[in-house]
Amino acid sequence: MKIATWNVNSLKVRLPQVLDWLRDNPVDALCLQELKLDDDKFPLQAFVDAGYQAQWAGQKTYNGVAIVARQDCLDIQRNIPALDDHQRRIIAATLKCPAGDVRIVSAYCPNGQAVGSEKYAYKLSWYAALRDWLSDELARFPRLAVLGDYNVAPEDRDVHDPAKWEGEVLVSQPERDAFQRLLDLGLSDAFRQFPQEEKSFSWWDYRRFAFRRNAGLRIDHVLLSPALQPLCSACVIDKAPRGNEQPSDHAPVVATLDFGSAS
DNA sequence: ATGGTTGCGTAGCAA
Repeated sequence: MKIATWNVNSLKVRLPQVLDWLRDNPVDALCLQELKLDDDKFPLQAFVDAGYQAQWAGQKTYNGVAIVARQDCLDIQRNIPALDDHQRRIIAATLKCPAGDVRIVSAYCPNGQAVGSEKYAYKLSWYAALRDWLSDELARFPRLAVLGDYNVAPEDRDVHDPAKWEGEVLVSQPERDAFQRLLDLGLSDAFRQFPQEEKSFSWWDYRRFAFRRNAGLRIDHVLLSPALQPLCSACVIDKAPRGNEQPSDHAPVVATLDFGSAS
C-alpha cells in the first residue's frame, strides 16, 4: 500500500498535474492540501474517472484538504473536534483494507506567517489542539498515518541554509517543540526511518530560483503510529512535479506500507 | 539590499 501527501496550492490550477501524477504514481491514497476551492467546486468526477474516490473539506481562497483513495473512506472527520475553527485544515478517514483498516489524516498546519505574529500564536495553539486530538485518534485507531504540510522543518538538516533561517518561522524552536510533541505521542517521521540524500526538501519558494538552487525546506511529512511504522518499507520525496511548468511550490511525499501478501 | 513569485480575485493579502 502506498500513501502520499501533496500541497497542491490550488486544486483548480493543479488538477491536470495531480491526475498526471496519479497516473504515473498509482498510490492507494493521496492526501491533498491547499485546495483553495469551495466544497461544491471539488472536481470529484475527474478523480472517479481516474479510478479513485474522494472526501474533502473545502474552503474558498484559503486552505482546504482532501483524501483521494482507491478504497472506501469511512468514519469521515472534518476539522479538529475540540477546535472551534472555520479554517478547513483537517480531514480524516478510515480506509477499508483487506489486511486491516488504516486511519488516514490529511493535515494542513498553519503557516504562522512570522514569529510573534497573531498567525504564529494561532499556529502554536492549533498544534496543541492537533496533539490532543491525535492522542485520541491513536487510542481509537492504532494503525494511524498523519500526512500533510506541517509547515515545520524539524531539524537543521531539513533546512537548506540553517544559519540564515535560524529563529525564522517554519524553523523556530517553539514550532519545532510543537512538532516534537506529535512525535512524543509515539508517531514517527517515516522519511527519517531510511537513509536519504543530504539536502532533501519538500518545499521551495517560488522566488529567486529557489528550486533550481535547491534552496528548500522539508516541511511536508508522513507520521506513522507505532503499529504502522514497522510496516513502512520506504519513504521518498518526488521532486519531479516541482520541475513542471506552473508547479506547486511543494513536492509530493510517498510512503510504502507492506501488509504482507494480502496487500 | 527587506527584494523576489504565485493564486485568488481584481487590491492587496497569504504563502
